[in-house]
Amino acid sequence: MTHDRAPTLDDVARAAGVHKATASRALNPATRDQVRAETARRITVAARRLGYVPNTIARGLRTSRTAAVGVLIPDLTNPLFPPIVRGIQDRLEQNGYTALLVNTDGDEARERAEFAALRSRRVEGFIVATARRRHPLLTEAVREQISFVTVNRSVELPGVPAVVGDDADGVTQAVAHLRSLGHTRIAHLAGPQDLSTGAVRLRAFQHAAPSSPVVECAAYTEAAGRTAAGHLFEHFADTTAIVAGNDLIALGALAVICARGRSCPRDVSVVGYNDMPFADRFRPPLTTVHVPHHEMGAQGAQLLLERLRDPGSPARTVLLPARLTVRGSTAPVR
Amino acid sequence: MTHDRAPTLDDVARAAGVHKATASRALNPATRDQVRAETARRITVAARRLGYVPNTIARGLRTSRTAAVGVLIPDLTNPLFPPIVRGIQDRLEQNGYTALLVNTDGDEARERAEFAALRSRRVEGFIVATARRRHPLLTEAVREQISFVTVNRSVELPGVPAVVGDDADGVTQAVAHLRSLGHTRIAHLAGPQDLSTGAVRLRAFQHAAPSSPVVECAAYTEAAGRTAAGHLFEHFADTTAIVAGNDLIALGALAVICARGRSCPRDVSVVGYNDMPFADRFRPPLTTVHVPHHEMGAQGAQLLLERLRDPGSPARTVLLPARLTVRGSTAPVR
DNA sequence: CTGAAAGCGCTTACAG
DNA sequence: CTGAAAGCGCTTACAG
Repeated sequence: MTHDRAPTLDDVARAAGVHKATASRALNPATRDQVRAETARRITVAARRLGYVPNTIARGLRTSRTAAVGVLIPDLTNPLFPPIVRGIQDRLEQNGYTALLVNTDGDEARERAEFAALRSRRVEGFIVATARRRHPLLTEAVREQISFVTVNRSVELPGVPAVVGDDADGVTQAVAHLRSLGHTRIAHLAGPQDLSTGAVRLRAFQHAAPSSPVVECAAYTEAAGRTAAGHLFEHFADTTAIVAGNDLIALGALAVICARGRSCPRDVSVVGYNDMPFADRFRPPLTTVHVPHHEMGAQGAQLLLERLRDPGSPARTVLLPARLTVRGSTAPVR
Repeated sequence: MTHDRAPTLDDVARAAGVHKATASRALNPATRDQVRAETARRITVAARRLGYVPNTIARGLRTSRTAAVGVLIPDLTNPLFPPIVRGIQDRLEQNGYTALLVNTDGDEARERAEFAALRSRRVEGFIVATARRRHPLLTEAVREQISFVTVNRSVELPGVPAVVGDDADGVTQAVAHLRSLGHTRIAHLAGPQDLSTGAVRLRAFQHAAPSSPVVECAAYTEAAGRTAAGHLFEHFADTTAIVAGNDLIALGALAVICARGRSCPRDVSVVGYNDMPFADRFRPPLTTVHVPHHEMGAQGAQLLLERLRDPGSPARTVLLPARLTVRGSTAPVR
């Protein structure tokens, strides 16, 4: 990166008139007290003067501790993930760790390739936001004793730490809210059932509103929400309220309601899920279940860090509270 | 990460009955033809059987090529940056590189610390989305011949490659659009003037609408936009159109317009800048200048990659086209 | 308290 | 075409 080779520990040692082993000890806070204070000071000064930057790569090779973890997400441009990633980064950084972030776009082959690339960079563990309920790659990872935790979604595998939102409670709150507004014809636009969030939210909906219409969306996207909402209104035209699998699906539903010449919340109320950024600025402002995404990321990082420190510790699952946030997309039934 | 030590090149070599140097050559596509085809095959099979994953760290130490670059952004949860980062990641990945992403939160000390940490991880160069017009850290980086490019914003330093939007043209389009709607009392809520985007957009505005009101915002945030819009209406209550420094500032202006009992676009038209995700779903849907952020990131990565390949190549600046996107927040003057 | 030596897992000029 | 050796920049048990 620079023309004249970056200074090494040996350069510093020579400048301070000591052996590089001593320089190493002086510069590492954990071993600094093994060297005479005056010597240590001389070394520190020399290091600063030369602009010495320790080579983390070399240290990692020697100690096999890279202070890096891999983070798998579906797609950074999905508004759900930036706050989660930020939470991960913040907590990791507090502990001197770095995140290596990759997008899988929901593509299994791509995920495998990225996973291998991250392993070749010797990350110490993984934070996985791409978990599916059945997940061959993660099954193998467990078998190979690779440290990882999942966030937002969980995998149906014992012994995997996870941080998830209390989706069952969130959906229950959403249904109760709609009921309190007088709605009785409530439908669910369910998320993909191969994801834990999709399955848990659907089950909670069925429990809260037995024998109500359900249409499954192919993905957590606006387009999928639009398709599903189309089907819903074809078969259940008298629906007055929708619990959407997430905010993007809700956006799709909103578009369909509008396209059919009806209005939200006057004719149909809609509740989203996640409280994505700027959901309060939408037209109409979206009533939705808030999930603490930054906290989710931070706790996920915390769990992994604990795992790395003590691989034998029991796998914890952290359930984060969901909170219904009432805005303009829900109103009393007419 | 696993209990039984991960297999090394030496393990593979032994399994295949060759020297590790030969195994190295066989497994590296660039040197594979230096070894007899049959031998190479045997080695490949052994590698796969053992589940060998090359140690990028060790390779990096030996070759001093880490295939990693540092990416500096203000804050990942600012909706401007995910598409830029995604563009960077995508292009980098195509070239076998990885991005190490850090947030600075606009804090200079933090930026310095992160920069040093990234250097200690021996990134080969930097993609900087945090550039200020005067930027001591970047000035030093130039002096130390560190490879870097800026994206979105530029630094007033010669020889630094940059990818920026055509902000002057974007603002010119915005003003022309408002003029065509009959507006004559047009104001600018300018971005921070220590950033190139803030300065360029302001200059273009002053050129397009000489002696029109301008209020500078302290930051590219909704809160700053609210404050600035408050000042604007205090002094220029008859303003009928606003060109906002960016979409977040526009959102602040919208809130103030509403709070003053007036309505957008009926009483005041507002044009944003950036076309942030979901700007079309806002109330009202935001007329704004679209900037190709994914492309911006991709080109930034491309520029850096070229720089790394040929450090002597001249510093290019790429100007990406801006395109006014008319939606619901602008209307004919009453 | 400090030094000398070994070694982390690779790659690559140098021999043969 | 393959092997033996050196070395990338560190850390750390082992001596002294």
